[in-house]
Amino acid sequence: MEQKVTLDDVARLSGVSRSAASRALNNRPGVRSDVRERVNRIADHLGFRPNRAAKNLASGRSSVIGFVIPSDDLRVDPYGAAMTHAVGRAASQLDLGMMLHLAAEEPGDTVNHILRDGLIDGLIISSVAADKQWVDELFDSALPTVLIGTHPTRDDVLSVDVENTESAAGAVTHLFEQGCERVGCIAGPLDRADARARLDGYRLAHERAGRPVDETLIAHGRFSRASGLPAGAALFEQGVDGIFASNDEMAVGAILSGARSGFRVPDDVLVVGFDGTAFDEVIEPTITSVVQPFDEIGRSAVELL
Amino acid sequence: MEQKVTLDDVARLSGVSRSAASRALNNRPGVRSDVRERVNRIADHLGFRPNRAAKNLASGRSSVIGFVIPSDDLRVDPYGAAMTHAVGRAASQLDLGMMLHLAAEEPGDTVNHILRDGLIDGLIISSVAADKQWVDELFDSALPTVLIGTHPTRDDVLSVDVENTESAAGAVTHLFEQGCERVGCIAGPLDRADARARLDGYRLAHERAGRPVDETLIAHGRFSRASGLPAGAALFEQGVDGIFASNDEMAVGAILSGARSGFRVPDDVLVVGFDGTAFDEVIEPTITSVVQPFDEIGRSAVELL
DNA sequence: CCGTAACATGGAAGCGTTTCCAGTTCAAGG
DNA sequence: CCTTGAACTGGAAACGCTTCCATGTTACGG
Repeated sequence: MEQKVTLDDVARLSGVSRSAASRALNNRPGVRSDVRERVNRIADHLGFRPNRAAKNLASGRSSVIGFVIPSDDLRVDPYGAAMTHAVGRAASQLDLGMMLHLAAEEPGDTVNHILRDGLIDGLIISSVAADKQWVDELFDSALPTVLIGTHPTRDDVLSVDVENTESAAGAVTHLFEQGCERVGCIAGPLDRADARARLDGYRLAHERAGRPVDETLIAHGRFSRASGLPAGAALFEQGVDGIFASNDEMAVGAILSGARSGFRVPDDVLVVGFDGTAFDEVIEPTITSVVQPFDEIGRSAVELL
Repeated sequence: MEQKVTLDDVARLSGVSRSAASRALNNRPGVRSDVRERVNRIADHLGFRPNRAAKNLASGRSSVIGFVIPSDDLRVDPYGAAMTHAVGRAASQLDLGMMLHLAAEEPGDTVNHILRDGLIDGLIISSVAADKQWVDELFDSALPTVLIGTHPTRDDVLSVDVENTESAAGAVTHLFEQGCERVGCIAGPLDRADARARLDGYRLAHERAGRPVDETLIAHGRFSRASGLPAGAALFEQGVDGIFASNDEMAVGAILSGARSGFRVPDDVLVVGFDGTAFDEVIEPTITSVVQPFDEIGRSAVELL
């Protein structure tokens, strides 16, 4: 009695045809309201679960979207987790399933293969070094696809993104306003558009404040917490009194590195990050952060499909 | 030419019947080898992608597994991300798809509903406060299900887990060996079996070392980084020279909190965590950590299905 | 050279839905 | 009381694949 309730059963017991039952259960017009109600009652009395596979096959739709994220982005950076979470939530609110695809480094074959097999109605690709070939292949496929982030070269793709440059500039300006004189920057990997944009923001803030950029105060990381340590150490050595990190994890890494030598945050050095993944709740200012509206981004992306 | 290649086309162009073509493509016996080869060649020359929905419907299998993780575990704790990542990877290595289900706080209806709809061959549930009702409902369903973590009450469920107590004890013992006299503990939420087990390990280590447990050195967190801050602050105030945190995030939080007042790690205080999520690469000892073999866990779980 | 078993083959029946289409019902207007 | 059309209804054809089964086919030993 658990598994084998088909639409036929429901229809028979309700004394109507399959077609009518189908219409009734899917809130489609063409059924008298008392019939509709009876069918529904019987259906969930029987514990009827429409078989997805059959539904997909017949209707051509699957109510499942795919979410692609580079393997490392999920493992190394809470940003990836937050984004995955947001998209998943958005999807389930719209009553959609979500298939998770980890994009490996290898060529597109795997990815491509997995993605196209028709189980999926649409695709969301998370911010990546989006010049990978497989990204373009996906965009050129028949699947509706939206990108979270910026595509470095194409502008014919649907995407949702945040204002990286302005936000970063704002963060750095904030440090100036707090009285920082020497503000260091931990940049992300410059093959990523968002990382570049945030570094631009750092420069922009200096320009606006009429201060020269001291290139020795720009350290480089890879958006991972670990990479924030040496970057932070380098900046502390340069004697900064403020640090703008291109993401929260590197900010954390920087502070962790400072903790080795006893730098006090925020007393000795002010640190701001980017993403808002440092803490899941409001914390006394240890790190300030530009927070990304993950939920909103996720929702927009899903709705765009 | 992109979407509409069906098995029929392949069969016709190969000059065989659908049945033969199907057998050929699925490496099933009953096809002469030259025929099999020809069919395969034609198939990928045509760019044939078998329609999953149809396949599912006809075969009753879907080659998709579900992964359930509490919403917050994914968002707040890299452990969740790491586990998701591991399971996803393991699945794709076995040529399986993975659907991600975020378990919300609300009652099982949503979850249950989503899970049962037949699109899934098996289910993996990640370590949770596993006494939730929906967990049991899932285990009692017809779906093969395995738990990552420990079920607090049942022992009739398939599960894969790590040795929490012993590992934690080892970590604390390590601190003793490094010369720590006052080792504090940041415990996780005690409604979770793993958190309890790790706290037990902390106690066990004291017992083995013949030292009394100072209950004032036990702080409580919720496995989140943010919750590690106040916990860490409390311990620093108590004057500890070693901290065992039940997971890496709280360890990070503790150090972050120490950085406010200039505590140096590891010079003033030694910190060990649990999970191995603090850094994605080897770092000079700032945090030591009991690392979980995520990949292995993921693989075992998937293979168990 | 025939009988027979082993294997290769194609036909056809599903799998559980949706959806098109023609037929039926029913109420209101003439 | 009959028309007319709107609203409902059930039959049946897809959807694209797997799989059972009854045929052909082949190759072997007798």
